[in-house]
Amino acid sequence: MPIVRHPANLPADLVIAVAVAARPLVMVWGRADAIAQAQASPPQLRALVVVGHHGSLNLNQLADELGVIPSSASRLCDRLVAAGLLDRKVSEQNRREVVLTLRAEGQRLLKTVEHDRRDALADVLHGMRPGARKALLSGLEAFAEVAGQMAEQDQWTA
Amino acid sequence: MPIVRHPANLPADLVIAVAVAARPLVMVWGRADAIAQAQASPPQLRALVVVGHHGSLNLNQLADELGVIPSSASRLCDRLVAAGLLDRKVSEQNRREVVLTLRAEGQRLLKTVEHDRRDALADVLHGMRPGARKALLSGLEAFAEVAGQMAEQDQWTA
DNA sequence: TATTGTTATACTCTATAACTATA
DNA sequence: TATAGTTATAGAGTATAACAATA
Repeated sequence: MPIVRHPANLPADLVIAVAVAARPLVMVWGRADAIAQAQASPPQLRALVVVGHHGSLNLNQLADELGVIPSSASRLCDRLVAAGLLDRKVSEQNRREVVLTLRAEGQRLLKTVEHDRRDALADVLHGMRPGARKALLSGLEAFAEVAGQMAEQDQWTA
Repeated sequence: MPIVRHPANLPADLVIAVAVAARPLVMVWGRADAIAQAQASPPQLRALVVVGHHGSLNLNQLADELGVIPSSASRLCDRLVAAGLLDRKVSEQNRREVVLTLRAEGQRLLKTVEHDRRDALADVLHGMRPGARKALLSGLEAFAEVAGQMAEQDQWTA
């Protein structure tokens, strides 16, 4: 069940308006992933993002972050290794663990996705008035700050 | 290759800032889908959204909108019908076609997702200052308008 | 003959359960 | 014995190719 953090109600209209207005942004955001799908499936791409973010991690950590069980993550890694995107080695410290890192090709793919995403966003931003761009950026930043605070809180409570 | 619509360059910093700031919004947006995953897989949910949006369509139309081939869409429908979420009947007008419509259960699921999405957004919006909320909304609406115009253009050019 | 769907087959993603190897 | 991964098996999602039914 969701925790209600702010008892005071917002006008439902505002929430609905934001939900409606946010959809195109979310769609544009997803375009880069659609393009990258030619090189790696969505689950594979998510795994690469997680590994890239950590630099190096073991299989259970990866499975945790992906929200899948280790078995599924192991199979996913099989294919990423076979595709030359991921490196999987036995850990020196603990020979039960594996060390997962990105290969150069995997890093390159992530860069491409990020670049494509910015291109897709820039394509729309170009067509906006400077004032609207400013409003969007400041609004998104405020949203991000609150969402970040809430995520932190959840770490303590969870 | 992406079409460059606005030769004049934006400051790269602005695009990067938007890309960074937009991520939490995209993540919050996706929460509702993660919850709904217990009732229907992501592809199934996407299919339900398309059918719900059209009210009624045939298999090729569904496949087109999902970006999959008819064969895949047919199998997807098999499972949605089996799950009691979708109705598939032979068309009266053209007995080659099928008519896909949502069952009550499918409609209910879509409502739930939409509601959960608004809840997740409202949760963050509550924590924002009124001015920031206004900026976010107006910025998103401006973005949506430009994105919409570009999508229209693409229909003519494609 | 062209259009609309479905079926056969194969590969990816995922979970459950059973297993191996290391600590 | 507990922990870290892998493998066997099975169902979902997808594409390619072959097929059936209708127009």
